[in-house]
Amino acid sequence: MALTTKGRATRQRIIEGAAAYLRSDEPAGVTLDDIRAITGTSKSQIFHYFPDGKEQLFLAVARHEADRVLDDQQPHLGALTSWAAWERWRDSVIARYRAQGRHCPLGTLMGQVGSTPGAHEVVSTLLSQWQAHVCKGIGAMQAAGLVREALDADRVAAAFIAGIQGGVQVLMSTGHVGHLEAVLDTLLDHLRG
Amino acid sequence: MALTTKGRATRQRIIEGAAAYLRSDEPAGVTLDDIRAITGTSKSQIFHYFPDGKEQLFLAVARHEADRVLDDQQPHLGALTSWAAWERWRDSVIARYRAQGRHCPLGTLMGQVGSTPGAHEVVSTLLSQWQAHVCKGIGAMQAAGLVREALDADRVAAAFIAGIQGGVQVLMSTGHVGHLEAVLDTLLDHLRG
DNA sequence: AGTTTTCTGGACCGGCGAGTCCACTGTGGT
DNA sequence: ACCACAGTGGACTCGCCGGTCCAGAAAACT
Repeated sequence: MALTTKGRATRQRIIEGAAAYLRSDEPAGVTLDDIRAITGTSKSQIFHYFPDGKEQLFLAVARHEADRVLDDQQPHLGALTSWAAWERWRDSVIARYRAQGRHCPLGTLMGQVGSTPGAHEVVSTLLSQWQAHVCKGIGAMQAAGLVREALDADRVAAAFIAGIQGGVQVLMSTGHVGHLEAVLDTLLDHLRG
Repeated sequence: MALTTKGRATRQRIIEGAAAYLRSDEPAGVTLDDIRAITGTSKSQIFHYFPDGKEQLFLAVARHEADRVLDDQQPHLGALTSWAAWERWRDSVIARYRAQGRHCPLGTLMGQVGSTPGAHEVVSTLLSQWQAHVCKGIGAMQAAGLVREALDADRVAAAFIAGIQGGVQVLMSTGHVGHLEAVLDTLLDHLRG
């Protein structure tokens, strides 16, 4: 499929419009017609740019949102080299999800695309990148003598990832950020030893 | 609605059949017709016993499954009074979710019923009961002098709940239990101080 | 037995939503 | 100017699925 300048713009407009829609207004089920209306396009355009239909489009949106997740934690996530930096990161994570509230764009997307290989790939990629950043941060703290060497950096990084995921999930179910704060603070305490 | 003995049996058969179906074979979308086929009932029976339709039925199944979640952790969860008991509990949680694999009955249900008040109530109830058990266990350990008093029991219990949720979520996305093990072990380490 | 209420089967309806099709319009190259 | 192909609009198809309806079987009650 050869895209012209105009074509690329339209394709991008569809993805970003869909993403914005999900962020603002999470409906349980998102239909192609919703996206069509929001982005001011027609059915044929959607299938023109995403020949494989719904799944392909949703995966594109999911990848777009996955990038946002990590971007929103920068620059903190990329430089976890002091306790202050960890605190700032903690705050940015909580702020991000507090703002997002009960809407979870990625969650909705995954709910719709379900358990296709593509969906797993998007999630796995996101989580492993995320974990790698945290792990690197722990390593940096150990190198600086701020965290004890005995700690298994990768294991604790995995715990952070799981904790954040769970905290966010509880936030979406109950509307409270308490669990997310609790798990982050507890794990930070553990790092401090 | 007055139910006869036969009626109660049928109603129960529908709930348990649906639950078993979800446990064994998680399809992305569960339809009333699936349940009808699985349980050997007819459309009219479903609406006879669940006049409000899909949502009411799914919530009933969800409550049924939520009970199972806590039951499956017993008797360990109810008596977290020694390190050995905590280890057994840890193992039972991991075993349960390892066996469940990528299928999450509750997750599927919640995905379908979406964000109705009833769905939130089921999840909130489950999580708060779960957390209360863990919190009580931490309290018992503190009373026995096995865990330092300075620890905020409720906060750490919240961290456990969030961690388990996240670990299970990662398990469902990637198929690996590593994150669940990591977060449980890390938090247990933290308890040990 | 007779009557009332519950239980069951299954045909039917109506809407929704993914995906198709075709005619038409732009746009970029030669 | 022309032409080939990308871009666009929107009507249409078709299957799925939640929900309705009614007629008949089976209990329960008196």
